[in-house]
Amino acid sequence: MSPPLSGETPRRRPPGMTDVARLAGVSQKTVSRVVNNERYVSDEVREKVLRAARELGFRPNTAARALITGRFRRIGVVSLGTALYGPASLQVALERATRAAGVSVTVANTAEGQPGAVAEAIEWLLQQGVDAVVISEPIDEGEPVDVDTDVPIYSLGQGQGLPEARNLLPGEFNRHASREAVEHLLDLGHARVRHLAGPGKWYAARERAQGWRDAHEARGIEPPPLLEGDWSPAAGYRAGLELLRDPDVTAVACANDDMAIGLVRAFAEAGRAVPEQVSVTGFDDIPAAAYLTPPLTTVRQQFEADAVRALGAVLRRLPGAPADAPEAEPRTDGRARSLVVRASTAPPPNRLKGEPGKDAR
Amino acid sequence: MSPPLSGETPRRRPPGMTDVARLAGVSQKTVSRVVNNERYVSDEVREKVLRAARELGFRPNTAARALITGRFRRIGVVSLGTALYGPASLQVALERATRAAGVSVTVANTAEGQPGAVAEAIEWLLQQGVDAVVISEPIDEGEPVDVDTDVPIYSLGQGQGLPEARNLLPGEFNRHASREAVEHLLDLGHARVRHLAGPGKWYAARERAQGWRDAHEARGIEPPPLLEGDWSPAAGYRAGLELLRDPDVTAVACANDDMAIGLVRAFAEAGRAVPEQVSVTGFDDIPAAAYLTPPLTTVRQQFEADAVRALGAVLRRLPGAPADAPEAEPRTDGRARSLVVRASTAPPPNRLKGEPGKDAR
DNA sequence: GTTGCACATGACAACGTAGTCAGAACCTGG
DNA sequence: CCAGGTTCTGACTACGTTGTCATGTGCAAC
Repeated sequence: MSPPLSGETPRRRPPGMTDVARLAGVSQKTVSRVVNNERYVSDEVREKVLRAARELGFRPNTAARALITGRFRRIGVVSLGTALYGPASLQVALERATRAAGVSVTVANTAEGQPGAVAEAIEWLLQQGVDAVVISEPIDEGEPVDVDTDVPIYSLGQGQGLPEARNLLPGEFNRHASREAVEHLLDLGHARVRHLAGPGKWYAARERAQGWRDAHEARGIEPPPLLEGDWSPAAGYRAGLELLRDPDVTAVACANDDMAIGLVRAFAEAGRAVPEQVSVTGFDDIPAAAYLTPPLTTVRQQFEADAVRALGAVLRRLPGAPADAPEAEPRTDGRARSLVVRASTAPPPNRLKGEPGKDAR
Repeated sequence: MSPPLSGETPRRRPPGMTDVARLAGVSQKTVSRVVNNERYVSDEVREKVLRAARELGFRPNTAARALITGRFRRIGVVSLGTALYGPASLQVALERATRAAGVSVTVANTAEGQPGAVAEAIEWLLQQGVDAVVISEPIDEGEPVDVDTDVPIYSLGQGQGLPEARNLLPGEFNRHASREAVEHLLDLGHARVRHLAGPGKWYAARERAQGWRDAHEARGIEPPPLLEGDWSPAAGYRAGLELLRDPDVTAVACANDDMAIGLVRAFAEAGRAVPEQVSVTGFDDIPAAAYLTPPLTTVRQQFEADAVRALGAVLRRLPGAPADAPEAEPRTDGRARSLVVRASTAPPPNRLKGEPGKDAR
């Protein structure tokens, strides 16, 4: 059969287990058993039921099932409603991992910048009926998320005022990877590295900024002033204009690739060549990063792996878990190397020949 | 109250209308009326009920509601599971427009490249219970989508074997905008324009290719051979290498910005300057487009507006529409100008001075 | 004072499924 | 042969809500 003739058809009642049961000559309960793959159904009956179900185009009614079981086999994902590469990748990865487990995903984007937008999005999801909520890009709205519900709320990163156990991803990755990028620059011989951070309310932005501080402090260097942008290329461009006024800047670590793009552009327009005069790093490794002019040194993220690992924890707790399940999952160390060195970084201009710092490690 | 102590709590039964009714001293049916904003409830009772509901933290059970009404107030969106800027933007816009109407969105990403993946995703959504399905990026899998259901299936673009009425967006936009970009190049004096298309199975890619052909044919020019990529910068780079072997190439129109980035890179590495020796256009106007080297001439898409308009049609038909509702909605002409001219396009190298073609129109 | 209608509320059934329990059919071992 | 289990099946009910219908109340028109 194909789609119906018109959009406004009365839409007849879809077949239910009762219809299948009648056709197969068994009880509704038996159909239920077959559909749910329960034990104690003879192969013969199972076959008969499946045939009947196929013939009628039967699809179990999830509403009825959810009503009686009290569980929806659906999770809610709160996303920030941007088409940013990182969040978008994460969301796709989340859906994949989830569907594989027979769980569906309902998304809710937060209204940008609105205070309480996250709580609002969570409330919306709870009203839709979900077994768990995952906050995809945790941000700090000032007050902790506080919703009256028994539905577990998780966060893909630190913060949100949730108990630590609800943090599905180690914050260390951002911090450590960011530090690694900065150390790469310091190793090249740069005296200090400027940092163009993401919005301060994003925990991911804070962690990357902290990694940048770590790198300096580990060498006893006072970190220079921090710049902040909103992840956009435009913000990177503005930050670039700002930095151009300081002739001493030789290296900038950006909190994402998009801002790095804008920043590089500002330098290019001003005739400050990258990487000859100024080195720039990004974060994310967007697909275009390798093809920019110059190709961008950046940090690769592992969204797919992160999502799978994170969701493992969520899904395991859905069905009414064994309570003594192995709480401590592998949690990959978060310190895996992931810096991708390309052509946007080089030794600073004044140290001309030789490769100082290369042996500094 | 805050989240519960532990993830594995027994999760007590959430309050229902019966509980609210008991507390408010009315019947359960009256609670239902208040919750659904029905007429014929005295202000006094309404107040009492709302207070009780608030006190108990009552949230209506959508499963029970869906069970009896047969409608879920939820739509399914089939997405291609890429973090591409276009699709990601569309998805965000869809969710926004939908939530504003009190309808939630469940996403299903197709398994890349698998035949029948779209039908599979639709089937999954139908099993979850949705009132309509929207295919976000229509592609041609060879055989038309054919699912046995009364749930309406729409497509954000031509194709998919669905009846024309199910096409929510005019294909003209892609075709016309692409033509416009090519005409811009021809007007600059380029003799012919190469085209780096998206995958042939994407209808959007076909439409953009057609627009490119249109532009040539309108001037009686035989369009040169078509190149095809997979939307990725890497594909653009490979196409660039290919084109480098032809010294006569002076202009390339790419079907999206990412491929344009890769292509520009290939030319840059080979010393063929953009735009001095070769002009390049993109499509989408990703945020980074204005900050690339050189800034990219491209076509701006209006995802938000498209999504709102498209969903208007879907949502209007959900509740059991008036049947004689104004079927013909504005359908903005799809020919709105949207070319954003930046620095990646210029007259061809051999015609040095003067600006030929500028008056060709 | 009765009729009629708008307003306000509640009792009851129904939606399609899964849980509970009972019972039938069939074994196995004594 | 029966006791006691395992396998298989169905009748009945509950889940939390909305739809239907009945009932009651107040007020205006006759």
